[in-house]
Amino acid sequence: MESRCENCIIRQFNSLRAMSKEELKHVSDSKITKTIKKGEALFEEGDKLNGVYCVRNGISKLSKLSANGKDQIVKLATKGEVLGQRSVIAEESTNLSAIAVQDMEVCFIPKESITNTLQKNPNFTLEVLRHMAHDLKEADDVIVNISQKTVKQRIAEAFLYLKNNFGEDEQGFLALTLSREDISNVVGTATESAIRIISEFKKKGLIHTSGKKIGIKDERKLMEMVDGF
Amino acid sequence: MESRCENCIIRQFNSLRAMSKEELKHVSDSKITKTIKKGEALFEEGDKLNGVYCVRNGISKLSKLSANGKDQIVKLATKGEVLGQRSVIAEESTNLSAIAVQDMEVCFIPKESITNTLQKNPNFTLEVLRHMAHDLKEADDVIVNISQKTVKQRIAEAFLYLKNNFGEDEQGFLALTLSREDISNVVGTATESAIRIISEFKKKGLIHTSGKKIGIKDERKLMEMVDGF
DNA sequence: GGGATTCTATGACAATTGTCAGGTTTGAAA
DNA sequence: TTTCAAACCTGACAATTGTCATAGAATCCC
Repeated sequence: MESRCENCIIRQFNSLRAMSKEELKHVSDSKITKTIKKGEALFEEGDKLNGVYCVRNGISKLSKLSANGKDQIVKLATKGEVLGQRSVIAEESTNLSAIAVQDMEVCFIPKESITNTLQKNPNFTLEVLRHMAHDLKEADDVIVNISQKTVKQRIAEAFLYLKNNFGEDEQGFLALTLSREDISNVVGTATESAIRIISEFKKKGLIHTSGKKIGIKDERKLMEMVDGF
Repeated sequence: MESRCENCIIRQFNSLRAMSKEELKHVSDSKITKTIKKGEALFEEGDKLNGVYCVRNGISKLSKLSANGKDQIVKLATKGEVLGQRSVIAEESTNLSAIAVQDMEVCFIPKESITNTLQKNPNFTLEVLRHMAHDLKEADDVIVNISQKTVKQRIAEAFLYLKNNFGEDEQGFLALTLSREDISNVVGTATESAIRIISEFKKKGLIHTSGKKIGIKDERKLMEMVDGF
């Protein structure tokens, strides 16, 4: 495992690549590498964050608790993504919880390294800004999807999303296995509804399952379903 | 009407306040003031924007067309807000349409002034970043609300939002009058459903109406309803 | 002022989704 | 291996929401 940020490939995928050598050195000297087990939290809604987390490996769900006690998963973050940025930048406690859905390896970077660089290196700030602009656009898309598509369409879309973003294993199952509850929290529905629709998809031959694992059998039909056919 | 940005009070409410005198002068020299009538578009989904719009007066809805032909209103922007930033920063065509729901007065600022300043003035970039961080948080909240609350709750919440953000007129009606269709597009439901619930609220004495205008009568009950009582 | 058009309203019904109440399976720990 | 809790699944039913049809009210424009 590479322990110096300067040599870390992950960096290429996020805004840290816009840092100067000295800035990176400073980050590298102050960072702490952590291992997070599946089910453990990086941070929880309402926490005051003293830094950001750079994901080296594994996947985290970012979720928010609603008034009725259900979690809504807003985003799934993987290798290369930086978590907690929004909170550090706005100097507010975080509005989301980050919980590992797979074992993770992350680097914690104290906020001083970040805020200092934000004030001095416009390239870095601009890079962060671009990432946030992208996140905002995605959030807009989620809003439209959730409000205008049926649960069935959203679940179909979620499966395609999982395939495109996290890939499949050797046997053709989605590489990221989520519990039925997590799936329902991604699409914003009751767990029973999600399960029912998964069963229906299975009967129709759109997917196949083995335990929690789900594999896509008929991608085209799923895509048609998302578009309303 | 003040025509020099340097003297414009609106600026205090947005990221332009972080610009230097010279930068502001440049913006001021290149900006174009426009009047937009209610119902007209500032820009439409898919447009490539050559600059941003600083709202001096009036209100715009930011919406996105869904596959089934319905608009989803993602945000209502008013005095002081800068529209089109996301698109200019990410150098992509815009993902939202901006349509005036009231007559508007806006300043169009060519993107060169913005991108130049973004590259040179970290304070400005940071300020823009802070605003976008705030927008992102709000978007997260919208996602949770839409997916976890009933239509009734969302409509109650929308009325409270309209009161808190745009105020009331002398007779106690919400200062921003939206059509029933716009209301349904804010909360993400069918127009008929929105109308039905508005009627119900009226019968229960939570609101009163006069034509399209809506006034809040029992704010506490509305708040309770939002929280699920 | 009259006619056309758009917006608002309501009823009837169907489809979707949530809730509750059981079962069964799975998987991890003792 | 057994055991137990958690996760998954299904049925029955109720509540919510969407759709279609229609009619009245408001508004715009000539």
